[in-house]
Amino acid sequence: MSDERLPRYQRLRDAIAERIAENAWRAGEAIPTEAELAKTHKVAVGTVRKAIDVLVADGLLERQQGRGTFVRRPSFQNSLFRFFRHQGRSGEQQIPESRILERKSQHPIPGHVIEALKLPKSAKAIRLSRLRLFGDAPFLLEEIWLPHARFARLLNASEAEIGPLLYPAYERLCGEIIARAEEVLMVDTAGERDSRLLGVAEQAPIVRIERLAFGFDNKPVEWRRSHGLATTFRYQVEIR
Amino acid sequence: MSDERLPRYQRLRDAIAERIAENAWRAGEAIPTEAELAKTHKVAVGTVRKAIDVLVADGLLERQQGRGTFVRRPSFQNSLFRFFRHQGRSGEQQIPESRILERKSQHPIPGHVIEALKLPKSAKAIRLSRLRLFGDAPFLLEEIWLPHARFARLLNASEAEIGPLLYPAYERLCGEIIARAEEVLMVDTAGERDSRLLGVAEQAPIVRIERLAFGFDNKPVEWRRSHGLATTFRYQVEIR
DNA sequence: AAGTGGTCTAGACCACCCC
DNA sequence: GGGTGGTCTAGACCACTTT
Repeated sequence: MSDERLPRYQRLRDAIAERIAENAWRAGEAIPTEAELAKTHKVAVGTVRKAIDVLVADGLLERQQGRGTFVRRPSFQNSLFRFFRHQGRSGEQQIPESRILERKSQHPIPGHVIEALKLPKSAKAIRLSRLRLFGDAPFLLEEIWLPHARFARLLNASEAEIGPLLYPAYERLCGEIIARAEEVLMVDTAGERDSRLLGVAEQAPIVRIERLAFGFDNKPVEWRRSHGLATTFRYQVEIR
Repeated sequence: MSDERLPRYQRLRDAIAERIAENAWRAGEAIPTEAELAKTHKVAVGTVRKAIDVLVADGLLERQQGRGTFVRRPSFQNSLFRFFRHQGRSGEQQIPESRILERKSQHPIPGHVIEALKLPKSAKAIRLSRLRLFGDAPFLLEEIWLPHARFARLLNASEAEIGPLLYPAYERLCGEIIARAEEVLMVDTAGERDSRLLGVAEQAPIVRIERLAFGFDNKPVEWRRSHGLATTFRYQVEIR
């Protein structure tokens, strides 16, 4: 598959990345040891280390001395989930309740979704609409789009099967793992629907978050637009 | 100087970084060859390469096959500009104008700044206040705190010397390089000062961004609070 | 004690740059 | 052709985790 003229460690890096992309080595699990990889690929251990170095830098793998090298499970608890002030000032995070308002296959699909997910124009897509609450207090209204082909089983699952977090449900029900995401944040004003469901005045400031999530194969998998209560909004990132 | 128990490549990395910091090897110039460094430091070439690998990843050095390894000339575009996350409408990032409103040494320092920068209570700090504009349109008001000891030269430099971007100025004038940052975003309402300088109504929604920036030694170096115009605000992140 | 990744060595040959 | 960094090898020993 890989170009014969490339350095061995790059070909090995591609080979490992491919195994991860096709889910042969699953997130959270250890990949073969460096010695094994060296043997099966007929290279020196130093070359294996160099290949793994690159994948660690890219965030696909994680080393643990004495234990092994693991496929990194992107922790969205940490990064995507620290939005709101409700949860304690430091580490502890409670998962908010989730109420699915709509869930159906839809066609045609809005142009910006087709574009973001790189779908053919004729494709079908699933549209989810979801409200998230702490106790009785709604704080986030989400509109989620998924390619029908890969997520069909989501339409038949019960709301209990899906649970309060979607990404684990994608993995459990559809075998799709989210590896990374890009988000854009902006401030907007509440429309009629926002006002009604989030319980704020129309024209009140809200936060709009648009997210495009990717799989390990680097293809877009989910597009999401969330409207959040501005008053309790808090977003935390690390920049490198 | 360096801890005897640390791995050799780390001690070597520190030694090289020190030569650069004290300007013994100047920006744009080549450092000694890998073979020479191996000889003078009595280590194998592989160990030298590993030390240099780290410094290249950190952005202090740059390799050029067949020519040598060079001290990186501080580059506006790549290194520090990535922290600027507020995009113009178009999506491309142009450098906004910068107008420094205040610049002085201050004591005492607010508690949250002392805490964030981990300063002793008796320490002095520099406080900068800055307005950023596109053309004549202000969009961001910043309050910046720096440890006096390491940034004293910033007080005497002319505004032209500092230029439109602070992080390159830190590097140029004070030898301090910013490696990463943590940011927290929230929505707030404009106070009197925000209203006057940003040209919005009082109580209008604004975005508040608090940033703590770290050096390569992983110690906090700068604390910054920015107030941004909510209407044109856009914040883009990649999450892994 | 056995197995894993982390450090380090000493050498080989290759690809590229410059004289 | 001589010097530079880039790739690769084969082995040694260390630090850490698990059994």
